[in-house]
Amino acid sequence: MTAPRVRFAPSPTGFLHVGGLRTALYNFLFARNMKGTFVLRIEDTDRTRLVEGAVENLTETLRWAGLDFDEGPGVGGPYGPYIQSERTDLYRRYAEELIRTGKAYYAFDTPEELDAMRLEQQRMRIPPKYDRRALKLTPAEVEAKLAEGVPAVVRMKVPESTTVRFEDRIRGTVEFSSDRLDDQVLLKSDKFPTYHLANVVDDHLMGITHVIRGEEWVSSTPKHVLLYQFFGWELPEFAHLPLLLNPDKSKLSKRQGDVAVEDYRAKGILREALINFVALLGWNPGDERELFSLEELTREFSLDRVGKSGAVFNVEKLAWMNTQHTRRKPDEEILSLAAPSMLEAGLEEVAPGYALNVITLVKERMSVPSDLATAFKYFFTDPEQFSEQSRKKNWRPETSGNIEAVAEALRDVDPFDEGAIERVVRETAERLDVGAGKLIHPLRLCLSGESVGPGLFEMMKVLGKETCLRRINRGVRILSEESLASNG
RNA sequence: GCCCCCAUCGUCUAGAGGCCUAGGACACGGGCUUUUCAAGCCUGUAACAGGGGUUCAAAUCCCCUUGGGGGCACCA
Repeated sequence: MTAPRVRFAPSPTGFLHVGGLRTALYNFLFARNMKGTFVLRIEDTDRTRLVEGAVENLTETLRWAGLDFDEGPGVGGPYGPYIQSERTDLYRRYAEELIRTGKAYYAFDTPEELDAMRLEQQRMRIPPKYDRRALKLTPAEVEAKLAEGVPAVVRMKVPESTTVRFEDRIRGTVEFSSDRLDDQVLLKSDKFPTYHLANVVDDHLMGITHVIRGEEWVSSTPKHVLLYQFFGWELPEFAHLPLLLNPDKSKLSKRQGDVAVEDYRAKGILREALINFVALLGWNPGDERELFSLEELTREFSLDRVGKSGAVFNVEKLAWMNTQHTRRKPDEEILSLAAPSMLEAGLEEVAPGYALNVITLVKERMSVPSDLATAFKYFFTDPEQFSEQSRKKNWRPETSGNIEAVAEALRDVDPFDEGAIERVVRETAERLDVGAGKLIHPLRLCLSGESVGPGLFEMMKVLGKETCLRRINRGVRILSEESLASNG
């Protein structure tokens, strides 16, 4: 068998939908796994919905996700151009061919006339379908209207009472009665093709062997099959992927959460996590593994293991996966991923070596790289606020004195490592005849402003003696004042 | 309304007639560990939509019902 050629054919709406990402991913994985070719084609035949910069945004997002395409806008290829608006005469030629061979016809109905027709059909309770009134026109009348420049569309002439059948790689044999099919418009009055024509023509011309796309296309596939037959072209294999769903099980859409890849990207979701997560929405390896790199997915992927039913896009599991992938990353990479949020948080002058020490310490409790600049900001700047809850719980009138005693003892610790720090803190507790917790919690509060965090002694080591002593001093001053104030 | 598709824990899913007392993961509950919170480890709750067949045997095959979804544009 020759190497397959597949394509991802989005229309440039301005952003990449996560459903589109999964479609692109499956196409990509299929192609890479089979040593085939992955093509990107832009379906921008609706001139009323043009979005500035959409193509750039799309390719950039795909690149971010790691889904490199072999042919497409920007990279070129032997079947270009890969943007449909640049191929319009092609579609016109094929539309004309269908007219010549009697597989399609001109129609001159105005939108108002079509609306009226549908209203009438609705009233009569019959399925909405073009009534072929244009077919009553004589060839001379058609010629005349064309010559006059009356706006015309080209409609496909669906044969009556035949069964249209196709094999779907995922769903098996799918059948439709042609009587159910409408005489679909192929060429609009602005001379641009509709999706159906452009898609079929391009898939054929570009040598696409497998059409892997969303389930929402199943019901228009018979029209496509008919077009292939009209042209006498070989049918590609179809694989219609199950839909991605909202929590309420409707087709994944905006309004019920984020659907744009860039939204998740902006939240600090790693490409690895998004890809991994979305890959498992409809596909699984057949065993119990869940964490995959793109390379591993490429090795394992098969259309045979794609399911049939829709999958809810479960943000919680995505978050878990992001935590997993974050932890698996080298510290250096986490640092560079966190860099933008560090800047945003005003942390410009951080020594990389120090930041790396922090990452090593807190990596296990990070879920996104940007946590470094938010949840763990206190490693880089003295705490701005102190947890009120912890202060109430752990700060007693005698605490100030105790903590000052610890600070005093800490002054001589050298080297300032966790073992030594712990020893000194515990000795001090014993000497003061208080439980270690009576010192540990207030210390944490002084040092980080928080009640929770990594182990105190490791944390102190990373912060360094000087910073610790400074923060303790400052903390005691602020916290005892606040306690005084709030106690009366 | 018409056409098509789908149906296992709340969610993602394993399961291709006996390995199923239905497995894993997320989430949730409990426990261990611990200076705290996470993590980790142990553990608990939780599903074959319903009804008929076929078969010695059905979550798995067939039919019906129900439920959910998708599509019915000069949008893709």
